[in-house]
Amino acid sequence: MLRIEDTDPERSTEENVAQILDALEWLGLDWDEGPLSQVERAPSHAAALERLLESGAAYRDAATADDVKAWKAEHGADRGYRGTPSADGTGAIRLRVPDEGDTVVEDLIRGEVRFPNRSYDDFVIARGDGSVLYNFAVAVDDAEMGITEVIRGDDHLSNTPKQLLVLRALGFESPRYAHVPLLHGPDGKKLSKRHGAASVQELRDAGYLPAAIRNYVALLGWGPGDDETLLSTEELVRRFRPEDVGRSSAVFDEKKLRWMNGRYMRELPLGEYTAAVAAFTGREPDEKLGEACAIAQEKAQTVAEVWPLIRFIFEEPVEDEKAWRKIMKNDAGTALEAVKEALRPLDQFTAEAVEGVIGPIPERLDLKPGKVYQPIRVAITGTTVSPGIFESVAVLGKDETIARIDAALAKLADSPPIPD
RNA sequence: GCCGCUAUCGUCCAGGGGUCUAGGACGCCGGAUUCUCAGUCCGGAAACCGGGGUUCGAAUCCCCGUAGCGGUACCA
Repeated sequence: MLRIEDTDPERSTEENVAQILDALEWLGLDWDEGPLSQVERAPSHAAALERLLESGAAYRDAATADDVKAWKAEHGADRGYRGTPSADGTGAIRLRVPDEGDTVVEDLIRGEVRFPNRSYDDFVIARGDGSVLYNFAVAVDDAEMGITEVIRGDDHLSNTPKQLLVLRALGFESPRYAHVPLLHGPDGKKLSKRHGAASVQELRDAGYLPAAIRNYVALLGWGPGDDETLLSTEELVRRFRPEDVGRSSAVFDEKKLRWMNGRYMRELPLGEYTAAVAAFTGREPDEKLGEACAIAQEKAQTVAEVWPLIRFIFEEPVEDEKAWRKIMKNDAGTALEAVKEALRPLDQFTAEAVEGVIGPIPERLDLKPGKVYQPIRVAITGTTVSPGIFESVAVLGKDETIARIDAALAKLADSPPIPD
């Protein structure tokens, strides 16, 4: 059963839930749909509160934050606040915390963690108006929903004794806990919590594949024991054990995710690859897109990087004066003429055929290969970067390639090449 | 301040008393692949937070310190 705990207080519960479920679905993570815990779910909370008040396990206390501070100044900083029931029955509701002993959390990852009761305040479980607070609400909900395992961020470890105390006071059994280390950004700042789902959205927008994200994230705070890095989701599921999770927080390293994503991209069957690119760009996954993807697959690290590499097949060459000036000089015109003439008689316009006729040109003209290939690249794409030149020409097609070379030649005639 | 957690290359993960002259991955640097970029292949630099113990022996166990993080709300 999924319970969404860390939500963005700026948004409504519905928005939070929708965003998180959406992220989970995209990531391909299963969850059992069940009731979601909400602090607003008052009825059973009120009943539990009543029980606690009646048994004396909790009491109303009118003390303000300043009063608590003053109390501590008097009794010592390591001493938890102990209040006195207000005479008029007003004020926040506090749970009585024992003075002796420890509340121990049996954590699957951290082992036995002891918290001295005397240093915990009689903490507030409900406001003066009766609305309940988080540590009370989760504890009651866990019990009522029959939660048996709680896996959550490390930042809740020191909240756990409070929840345990509530559970105990109510006579409920406690779930088993596993507190996993938090994730930090490269800047060292916390990256999880309210940015958790937003981050998934960002990774999705950046063109990462769900499978790569699953693999990468699994390796944060956990290792398979041997030195395997690329693990299929099946393998992850088989080998992952919560008790093997490390205890220290990890820094999210996008460089490594990029590398890993590239590996997954290259291993994707062309059909799936094309579908991913289609979904990302909002195009139809037709045959042309498939051909384009085929020549870009070895080069892109993310889905987002594919389109810039193949857009020249679908759109006019981009305007890039810098690239033009860098490449279109000296013998570029001569080379382009030769290429055009070599291409013209071709019937079978495949990458192999194109290579067959263009390949010998550098030697014939006594030019370095780059002096021939780069002008072609700039002529058909407008840029100096593209998939392999023979493949690019082949997929663009004979007529379009020649038309673009002609256009380049015309522009060259207007503004003659600058010699080095 | 108090309570708690954590501490191995820049980053992630191994190693949990001798096999550690500390292993793998990303990144970085160098070389190769003489069409760009990317990819791929080969090579290299790079770490046990500090101090005390325990022990024949400590990266590994204990203590102290330091640092980082979390909690300390009538937030979640």
